Amino acid sequence: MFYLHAMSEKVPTIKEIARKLNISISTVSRALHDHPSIGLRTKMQVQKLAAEMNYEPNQTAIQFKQGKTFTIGLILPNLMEEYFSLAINGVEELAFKNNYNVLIGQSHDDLEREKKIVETMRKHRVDGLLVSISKQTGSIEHFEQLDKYKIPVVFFDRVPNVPDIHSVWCSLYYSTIDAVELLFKKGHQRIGFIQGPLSLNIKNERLDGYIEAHKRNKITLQESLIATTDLSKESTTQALEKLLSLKNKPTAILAFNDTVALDTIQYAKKKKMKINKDISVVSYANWPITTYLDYPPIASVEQFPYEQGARATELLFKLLNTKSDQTIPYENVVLKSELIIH
Amino acid sequence: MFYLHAMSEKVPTIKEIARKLNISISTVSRALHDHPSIGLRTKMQVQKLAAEMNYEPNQTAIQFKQGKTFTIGLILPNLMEEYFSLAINGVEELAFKNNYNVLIGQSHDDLEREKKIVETMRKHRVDGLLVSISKQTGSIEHFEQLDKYKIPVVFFDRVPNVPDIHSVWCSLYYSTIDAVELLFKKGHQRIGFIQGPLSLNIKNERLDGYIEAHKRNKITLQESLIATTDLSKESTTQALEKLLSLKNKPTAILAFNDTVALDTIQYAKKKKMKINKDISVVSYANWPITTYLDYPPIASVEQFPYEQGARATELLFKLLNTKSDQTIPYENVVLKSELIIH
DNA sequence: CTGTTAGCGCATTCAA
DNA sequence: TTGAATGCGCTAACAG
Repeated sequence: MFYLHAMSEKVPTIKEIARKLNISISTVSRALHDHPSIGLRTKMQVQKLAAEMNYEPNQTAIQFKQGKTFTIGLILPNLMEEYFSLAINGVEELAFKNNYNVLIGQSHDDLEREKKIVETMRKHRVDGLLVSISKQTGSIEHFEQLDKYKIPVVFFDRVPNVPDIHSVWCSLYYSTIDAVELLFKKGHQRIGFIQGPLSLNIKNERLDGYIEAHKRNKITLQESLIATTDLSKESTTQALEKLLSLKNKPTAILAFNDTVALDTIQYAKKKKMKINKDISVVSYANWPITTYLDYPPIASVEQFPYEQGARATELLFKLLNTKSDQTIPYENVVLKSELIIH
Repeated sequence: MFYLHAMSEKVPTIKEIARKLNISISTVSRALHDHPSIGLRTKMQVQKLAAEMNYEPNQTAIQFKQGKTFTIGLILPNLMEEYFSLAINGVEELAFKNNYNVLIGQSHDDLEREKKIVETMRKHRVDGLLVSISKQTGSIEHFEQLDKYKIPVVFFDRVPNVPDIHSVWCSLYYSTIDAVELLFKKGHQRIGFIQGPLSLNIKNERLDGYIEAHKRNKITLQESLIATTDLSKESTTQALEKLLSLKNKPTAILAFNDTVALDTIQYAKKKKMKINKDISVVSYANWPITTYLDYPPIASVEQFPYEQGARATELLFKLLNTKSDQTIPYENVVLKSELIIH
């Protein structure tokens, strides 16, 4: 049961402490901060009383005074994908340890919304920003603008393909090669590739790896084996229909992510195809849930979202702790993905 | 490419505007706020210059001055469950519209962590708090404490079972009755119930509904048909083993949630049981993903997490907009769940 | 309609 | 080692 606002005493300030002790507020302030030039006696006295009064510094005052909010903004496409939830965990964990708060915003893959979130966060004077950009994000002007306000930005996971930014991402190139080669080794010659929406600014490492694997294995790559989905079920179905109507049907599919993989598998089953016999699927992990399926993808590329979030936060803190007169070289951390065979 | 901090001019303040226009800062302040007693001419002048200078009020100053942060804290068990992500969307949407920010914290179902998050948020002077409590949360002292700081709290979804709180939750009672009766109608006589961890403070409406359905249909309830899981796969498996080793095995299972349902189905399949023949499963929705399964639960109880989040936020704003001298009656919004038959 | 002033809580510079 | 004084940017009470 709550106290009904009855005994709502005023929140204590250093001023009160000073008055009660008949000393100056600056002395109190110093005592509370273990300032070197302070008498041990006074210090103890102050700290004791402060504790008794349940004194707590007013963060908003400190924020105002210091021009820092001890808050970082985290902008993500969405929270629905377990993938991003894991990334948040990485961010939150580190922020928590450093006594920072995390302000969260979802762009829902909408550029206008992303811009608005950036504005809101800037106005809220976040100390720094972590961003995984929306699919629609072509230019990054709305982020560059933050430089004027000395708000550092670290991009992670979905990183814009432009120079001179700080970023943390997970390279999919080599794992994609591994994935495609795994399929080759299993005897597949025609591997369909369902790629995701083509954003202007995100590297298409899946495609690059797909191409390279063909090159390395001296297998002619047929453009007709590449289809595109906007990630909706309908679009994925269409892409798949296109691939399966080819004279030389693919016997395996490299799917953009687990969502696409599941839609693929579902569709294939509806068409009475035998999974892992008529068609095999390899994918990029965003759903740990695939273990519950009867026919999960035979392998997937793990992208370590938690790790990415943590590393990005680390980098951001590094930037935050850099004196503003120092020049900071742009740092781009590249993690390596791993092919997990199920 | 970023501007390399070169042209970092100072962020403009009303003071600058006042100086440039040779008027007082209060006039500027009023002009910017469309204060009634202000000359149209001056107002236009000020607003024009402010726009030119890209003036933006310093939020931290306003927060400090007003004693408000325009931020609400959102404490959840975790973000991993799609269920909670949906709830967040409901919160974020409304907060966004009201120009509020959302500070997020995950308790990971750990009481100590929940307490620490409450502290952090209090120190950060959030204006209000939305909470879905952890499984370990027995007493709510750490929330009651916030009353001293005039920080209103609205509990939602996982609501503590105590009087005199504001809350929004979704009643599972009637849908549970519906679910069990659906199974009865399909000819099942023995329905196992795998309940979740028994928290001291959360109502066990599933159990109540389960019992009531039996009563209404004059079917003797056997206690042996009730098992408990801590939600881990091992624990669910144990619970299921217990139920399936009964002389009178259940032919259907009411599972605590989709996770439990999936583990149940997986285990049953491993034991060569035919899903929907030897055993049927009904569950509480937390994973929209079940549509990808070959044998999803035959029905599930929808709890409208988005709606809950939105309503809780609405209620919180109502509290925030209440003058502190008014007494606020405790409000408990109860939504109704719905049985979705697949 | 506009200007002057005070003050929110704190850190910090300057004096003592 | 301590105190007095200043100011961060803004709002609002008060005075003209």
